[in-house]
Amino acid sequence: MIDPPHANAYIGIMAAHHHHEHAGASLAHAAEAALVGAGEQWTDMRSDIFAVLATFEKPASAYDIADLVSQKRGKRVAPNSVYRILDLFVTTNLARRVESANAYIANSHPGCLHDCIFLICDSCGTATHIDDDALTMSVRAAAEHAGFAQVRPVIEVRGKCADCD
Amino acid sequence: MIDPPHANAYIGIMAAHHHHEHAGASLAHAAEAALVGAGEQWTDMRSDIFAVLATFEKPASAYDIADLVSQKRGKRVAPNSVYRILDLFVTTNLARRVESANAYIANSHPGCLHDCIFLICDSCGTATHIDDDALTMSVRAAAEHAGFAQVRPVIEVRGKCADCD
DNA sequence: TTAGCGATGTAATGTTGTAACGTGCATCGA
DNA sequence: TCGATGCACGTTACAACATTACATCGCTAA
Repeated sequence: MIDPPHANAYIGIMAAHHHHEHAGASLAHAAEAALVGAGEQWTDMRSDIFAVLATFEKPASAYDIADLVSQKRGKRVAPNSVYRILDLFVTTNLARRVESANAYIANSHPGCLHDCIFLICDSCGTATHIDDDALTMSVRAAAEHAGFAQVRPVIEVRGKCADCD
Repeated sequence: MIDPPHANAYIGIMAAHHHHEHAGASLAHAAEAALVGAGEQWTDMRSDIFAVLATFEKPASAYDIADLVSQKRGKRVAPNSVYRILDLFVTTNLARRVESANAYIANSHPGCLHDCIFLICDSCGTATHIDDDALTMSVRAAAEHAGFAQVRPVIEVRGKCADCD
């Protein structure tokens, strides 16, 4: 049985945990540090793709990114290449895949490892995220209780954001 | 001939809530009742698609279903028709879409309205589900706290199931 | 009868994701 | 210096998933 630590869990959002929320150049720099720290290279291509990804407020598809990076470089970049690098970003925690949108979003605090909860607005498409470790740990616990191992929670909420409501 | 789907679905977490877990013909009848109760028709096509969907233990893609229904009817059924009916099933709670698998799964207790938590094994692909209303309500609460309305939680956990572990 | 409507069929197309294989380039030890 | 190795990235093709527009069929209410 699972004890119910999740009652009122949202009240505790971001209480115990201090983030460095990055933006712009600072975010790119943090991303570079994280990737290098993971033993990977920070190439021009990766830098461009991360930069483009980070400009989006909404989850961006690999094809969106491919188009913009192609413009930026004045040379076609195939979606394929973008996928490879996005996969790398996801495994190194520089970006997240938003499953319910088939799209990707930059992690605004790479280096911090969380199970994020994404809120995606069905009207305007913007995504925000919550980190609520009590809640995500409860989900992990429930899955492990059911015999699952190496769990990777996917917690997303579709709905209408405050602006579109 | 229909295998009992979800015969061993995990139902342990729910304490206050008693389910009727259906299987086989019983499930089909429950589905029919639910659809008719929603003011929709229970046609041969819908019946066939539901029957096929219910034979799967893993989330089934619209194309998987289209193939099997085509066989069963001896006539090609286009994916498009399958999507239409799956969408109907999802909106009437006869089936669920598994976002992280781009696939669908029959609801083994139509008529009961829940936010399901799906556990999907990355090795064998089987999906089980948990109903933990305390947990899903916490997720809803967190989203509403962030200003979201008309929320629809998507909670899925990828991992290795007990058999594949 | 016929106009309307809901369900399904048909065809085409759009979007997302992977596989297979090639090329260029940096590094490193012989 | 030379080849061997490994990695990043390019190119092509294709597989998988999803939607759009419009046609047809059968039922039923006017």
